[in-house]
Amino acid sequence: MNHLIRFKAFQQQVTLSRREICREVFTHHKKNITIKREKTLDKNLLRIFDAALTISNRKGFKAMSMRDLSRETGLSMGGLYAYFSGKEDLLEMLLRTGRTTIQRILSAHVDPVLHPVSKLRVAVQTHIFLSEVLQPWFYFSYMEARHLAPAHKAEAKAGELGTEKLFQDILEQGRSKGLFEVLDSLLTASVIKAMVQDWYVKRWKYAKRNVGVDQYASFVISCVERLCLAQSERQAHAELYAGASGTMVE
Amino acid sequence: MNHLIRFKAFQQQVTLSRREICREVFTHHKKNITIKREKTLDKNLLRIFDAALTISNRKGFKAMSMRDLSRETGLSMGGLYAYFSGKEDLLEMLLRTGRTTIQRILSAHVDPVLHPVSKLRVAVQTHIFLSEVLQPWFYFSYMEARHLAPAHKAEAKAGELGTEKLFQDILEQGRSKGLFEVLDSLLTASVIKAMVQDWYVKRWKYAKRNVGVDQYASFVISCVERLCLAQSERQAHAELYAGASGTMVE
DNA sequence: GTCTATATACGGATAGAC
DNA sequence: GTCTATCCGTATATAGAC
Repeated sequence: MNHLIRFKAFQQQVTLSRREICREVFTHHKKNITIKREKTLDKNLLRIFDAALTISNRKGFKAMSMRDLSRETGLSMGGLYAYFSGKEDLLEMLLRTGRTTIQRILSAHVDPVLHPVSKLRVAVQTHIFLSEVLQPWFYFSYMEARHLAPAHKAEAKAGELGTEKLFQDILEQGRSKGLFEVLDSLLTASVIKAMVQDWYVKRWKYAKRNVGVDQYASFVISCVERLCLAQSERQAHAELYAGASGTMVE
Repeated sequence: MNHLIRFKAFQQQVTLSRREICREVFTHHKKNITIKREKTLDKNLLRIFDAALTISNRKGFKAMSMRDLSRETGLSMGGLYAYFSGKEDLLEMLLRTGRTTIQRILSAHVDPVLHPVSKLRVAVQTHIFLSEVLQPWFYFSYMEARHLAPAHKAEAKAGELGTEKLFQDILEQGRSKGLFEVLDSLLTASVIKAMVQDWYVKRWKYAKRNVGVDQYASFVISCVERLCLAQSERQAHAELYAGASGTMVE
């Protein structure tokens, strides 16, 4: 059984969850939010997020002024402070929201898959596809997490190590069943993560080269399998990535 | 013949080149530098670089104020402007200097090696070792290049693509000789670069885990060879990385 | 709930003394 | 060549009108 799907199909499953994002924000930041009506809150919060990510990903969060944000959202400077208590609070809000959303969707896709070989593929593919759907969030998190206050930075690092642990666990599970051959599951998980991250960090590069997300995902999967699969398994799966550099069967 | 060395030996070869760095800066930025005496220039320029990298890598270049820089260097605010015309000029200076220095040293180590298999290993190892010696420069370049003005950003991107081309050329050279088996040399070069970069971008992670630079370099080399080497070559080299997760023969 | 106007601080850059 | 003192723009945040 092959759990891999194409990006288009994946996209249709996850784009809807924006409402859920707002609920998540509210539970963690209600003390700094003075807006009462839920409908107003949701609408403007999403505008603020969109605008903040757009501007920050262009010029950096620190360089984004409240005037920029006011102009881009259509809200006044004073009005913005009804949604967060200050820039630092906004930064934390954006990073926490991104982190929890990503983890939630990732788990939802990966957890149900049981066989280590499939699970590894699904984890890699879902991570890449998700980073495509939520590209601004991923890029922002990657670039701005280091500017958090120490306490919140620790949470961000824990999240980072968490997704790495996800890969590591799959590798060890597969190794114990004789499916994988890895020297060091922790370092292997690290390089898998590095390959996966390159997609959203260096997006300009792949755009320039006309490398699409389906192609990149299947390429990384082929690399990962070449790195991890035991000899016997590699031959069994060989035909799946042998010639197909651009496509992956559904 | 094995061209790989340990990090300690590598370090002794390259730490000296700080003077050369200053000469490089001067040729590109003399129009903005009012200092005449070479000795004063060199001494203070290096102080400024050290300080700017330290502060920026902690809080970001944008967040570093001239007052911060003044305090850290011991120079006055006014005095600083004898070495560069403004913050933007300083940013450009730091990035250009890092880029050219890195390329110079990388070429010096990689170019003399002719056999593709050795060349690939040396390229990977040198890149990782160099990023260890010049860690603040690499990290700064990685994080701040996006804040350059468009014209200079193009140069930075070109540099990035240049080192990737270095890997790609080695791969194609080796492929044409039947030493490597790679589906897509460009994408393979990309993921190699991603693995190499993880060392200096996520340094905190490896420090926490007590993974040293020799260990990381040899691990990445083993991954790269597993990804690239043709079946025949892989068996020939198997003993070099089979059990040794931490060391690489000199 | 959202706006305009403003308080207050901090930023980069420079003028002019030594 | 380097320092001190200062200019002036822009930043965040808030007070109070509507």
